[in-house]
Amino acid sequence: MQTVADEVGVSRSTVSNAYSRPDQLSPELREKIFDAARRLGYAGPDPAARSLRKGRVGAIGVLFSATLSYAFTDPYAVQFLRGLAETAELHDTGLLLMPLAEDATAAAAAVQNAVVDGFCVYCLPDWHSAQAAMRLRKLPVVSSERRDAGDPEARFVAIDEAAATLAAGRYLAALGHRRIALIADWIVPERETRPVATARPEDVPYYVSRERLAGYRDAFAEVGVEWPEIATVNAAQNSRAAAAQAASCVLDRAPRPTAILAVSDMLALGVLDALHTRGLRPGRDVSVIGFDDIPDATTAGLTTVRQPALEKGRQAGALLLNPPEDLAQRQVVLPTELVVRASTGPAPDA
Amino acid sequence: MQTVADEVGVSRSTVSNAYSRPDQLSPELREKIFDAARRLGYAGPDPAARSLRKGRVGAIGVLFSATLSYAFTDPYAVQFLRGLAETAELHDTGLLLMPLAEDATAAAAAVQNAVVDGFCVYCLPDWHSAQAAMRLRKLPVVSSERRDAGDPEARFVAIDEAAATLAAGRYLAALGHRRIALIADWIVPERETRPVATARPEDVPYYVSRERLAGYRDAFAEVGVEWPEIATVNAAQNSRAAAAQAASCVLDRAPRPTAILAVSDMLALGVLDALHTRGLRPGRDVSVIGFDDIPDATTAGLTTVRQPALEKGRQAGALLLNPPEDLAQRQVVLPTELVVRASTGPAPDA
DNA sequence: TTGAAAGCGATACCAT
DNA sequence: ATGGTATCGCTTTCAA
Repeated sequence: MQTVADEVGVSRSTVSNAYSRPDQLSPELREKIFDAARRLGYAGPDPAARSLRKGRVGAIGVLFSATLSYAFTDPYAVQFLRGLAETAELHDTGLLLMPLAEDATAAAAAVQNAVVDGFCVYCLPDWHSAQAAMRLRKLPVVSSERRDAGDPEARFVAIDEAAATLAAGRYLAALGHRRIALIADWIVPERETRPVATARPEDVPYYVSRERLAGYRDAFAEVGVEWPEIATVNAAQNSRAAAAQAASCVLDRAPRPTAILAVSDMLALGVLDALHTRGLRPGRDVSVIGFDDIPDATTAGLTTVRQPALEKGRQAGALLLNPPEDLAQRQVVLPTELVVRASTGPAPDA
Repeated sequence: MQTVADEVGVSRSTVSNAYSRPDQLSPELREKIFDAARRLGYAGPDPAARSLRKGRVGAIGVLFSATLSYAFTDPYAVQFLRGLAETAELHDTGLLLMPLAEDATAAAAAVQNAVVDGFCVYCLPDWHSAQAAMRLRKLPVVSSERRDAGDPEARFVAIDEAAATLAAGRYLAALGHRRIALIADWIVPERETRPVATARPEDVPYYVSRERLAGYRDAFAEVGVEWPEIATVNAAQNSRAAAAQAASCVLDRAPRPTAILAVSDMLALGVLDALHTRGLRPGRDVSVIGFDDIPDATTAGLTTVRQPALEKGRQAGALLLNPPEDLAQRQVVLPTELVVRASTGPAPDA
């Protein structure tokens, strides 16, 4: 096969330089090489070969536990990804989306074979086989959860989940709410919508739900409402429909809770749907609180905990692509804020 | 450095086989090799090296002209990607998201350096520098638009855009509508929301808008409404807000159009917003029609053209990862359907 | 400014 | 069932 180097009568190094280090050769020669390349249909250095040689791929793997469509259905996720993409673009890096199959072996294989420079873990349950597979790769990993904080090498950009719901819970407790229901996804690993009375927060396998539930537990414990008195319902997934169904489990039996607390706005909106169906008034008959502060929360008048999704994504990207020397600075905790709207109010029986 | 092969006392080929062709060696030896690997912290074959050797990367590049967040804000896009991801997963392939920068050079470079087995083009204007860069790579490309239909090698999964809006336009014409306004993004390359009176459909640089506008032009020409009589407004982007602003351009001057036709549901919803603001009744005072049939269209009672987004994505993936032998079968045109809801009705002055 | 040669880390093919 | 060897296509170092 006729190579560009042969055609021009130079060495392969020189052709390589023409593409990657223009300052290393004369402009005329460079042009001559490009000419020949065009003639021969050579498109420039092969990215795979270049990756092997340079040890850099130009892509980071984004791990999802869910299907793509769930991931992108949640505006919070979209904002996070957008921030990540912004930073990635600055570093000439693409995002390799890796929706992980249910099949643990397949998921681990996907992680093992991913052609990436690092991983961004987002919404991945602790028990997932991909977690272990990632560690093996010895690539940098950044998490959007406060994970392995004990490990000084761990990188994350997180929020203080438990503190956020502690504050939200105290606010509700102060309003007099004592009959409480919590709705979360992955309280149990099964994807079923049903009450899961026995679980303690510590038993919840999914970090985010675990922490947020713990915050609520602590808040209500302060006013004498113990954990077993609080109804907990597992949502099959982080969707409005699942949450509406979950809400049914507690709304359709007496005594009805005076407040329903969801670990995400998507879930909280579903709770509002369930109230609406029953002619119940949010903030009057039943208070509802969410988490994230997605745009629809404003429209719906949903009280919620705001977290900086976009900024989380941006900083996650930076932690991966341009990590600070100081290890401590690789563990970022961003602030949250309780945003009170119309969906919460004094407990009706207070 | 101590290699796994050395440690076990076998050749590199055998180690390779242990990972990639388990049937080629005894289970005991395989276990011994994995043991040694674990001890030495070897994570298995390096994906970059393997890609180079095998000539397969296990990823396809998804090209966007827009930012990630716009792409994922549109439910139509999300469905398409979901279908693509479904097929990709079946073939152990990831999706490399490539939001292309405005900067033409950077975009071309991104395409040149992407470590992928093929490209899926989605929502990329014809003039974009990435188009040419892709051709150079000589990788398979699938488009979600009926592109280069003359080229027998071209692969696409599309709909007949013009036929779809021709049908929709005829439906409106039959309802008596004669004063028409069209709203589309990229009627002109500039991202500005403003009337663009002079453009003929043929001049529109973005394929999708061009075709859809042409279909509407033909429909109304049939009832004697010529193109110059039809108001066309460019939307800065495919968003509700931009469309609401675009609608203002035609709603706030007399005589008001009796029908506003948008090339996407996102835009059409924005038009409904604008009507709502002015106390105008959709389907009575002003008829509105969209395109895509996203879920919100149902809720909003929006008349629209349904296209099979999920299926488009699925088949696009198949065309890339498992192409049929027969070239003709690589050019798929899926059906569309006019879905009539409450946002359209007889022209008020008819 | 240019060239020669040594890998990057794996796999395919052919022997044994 | 296992090993030897060539090779994938490039970049890098060092020498000319």
